[in-house]
Amino acid sequence: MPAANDQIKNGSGDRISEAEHTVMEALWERSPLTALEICKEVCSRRDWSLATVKTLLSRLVAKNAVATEPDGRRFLYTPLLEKSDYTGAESRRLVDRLFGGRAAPLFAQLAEAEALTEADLNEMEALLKELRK
Amino acid sequence: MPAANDQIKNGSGDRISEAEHTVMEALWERSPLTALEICKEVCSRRDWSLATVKTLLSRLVAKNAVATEPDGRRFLYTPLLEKSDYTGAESRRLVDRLFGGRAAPLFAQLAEAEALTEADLNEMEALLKELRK
DNA sequence: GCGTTCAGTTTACATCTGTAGTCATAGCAT
DNA sequence: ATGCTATGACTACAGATGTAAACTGAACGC
Repeated sequence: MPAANDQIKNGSGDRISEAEHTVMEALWERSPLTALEICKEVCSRRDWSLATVKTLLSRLVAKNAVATEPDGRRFLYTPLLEKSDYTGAESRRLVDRLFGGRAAPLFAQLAEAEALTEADLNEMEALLKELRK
Repeated sequence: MPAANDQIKNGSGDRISEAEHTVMEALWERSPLTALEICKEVCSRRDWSLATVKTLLSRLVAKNAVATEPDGRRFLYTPLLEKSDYTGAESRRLVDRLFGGRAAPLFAQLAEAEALTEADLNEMEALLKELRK
């Protein structure tokens, strides 16, 4: 195989931490945004200062998870990492780590913890039917 | 309410880290075990030294996740935190954090990532039927 | 009894994370 | 032109985590 693909998978090198994920959520919701705008979205909810958001943004840029585009003196931030890629990878990690890669036990677990709503059941039923087509 | 219950929930105070979880797995598999026995189980798989296992065990004891019982000069370790409690809490955390507490999108995600085996589908179908009884 | 050895305890240390303050600088207003 | 101000970059720092070596005390062999 060519050596070219020891590039880290899917464009994002490192893992996104929990705090960083909060920032990503804001950007997935709407983008591009400035640091201040992001702060407006998340600072109160998480009780953060603007400085914190700035730090998290730098780290996300370093991790190649968001792109910057200059806009006058400031930056506009856009997500590079896609939400579904992130949630997919995280979900998978959990299933692998806790349930040996099997999804059914996870489902059982959530059922036991009463974490499944009626709506969940309906949607999952539909999904199952769909997958079985 | 009496002040007695500001004891941290469910007996386990702090979170269990990923490395610590590996040790817990060994103990959930079979217990009680000595540190050396645990190392036999996990050291090669994770490329750890015995010292590392010892450290993780101390931390788990500090976190009240495992109990020690003296056995001559050494200790026998037994899990205090139950596996289902751990997997339940972790699963829930993920669902809350990534999918706003809804389980259905998680399964959609796993389906999309082709992380659902035929067996998973069967089991989940059965479970759904059961929950719907 | 006395040293060797084994096993838990202490200490170590680099990295990651959460959280934020300080610095420098480029525009903007006057 | 010049100082104010907004904004990214750099610095800080405590706590968690991963990983492990050094220390210490007790049990076991002889």
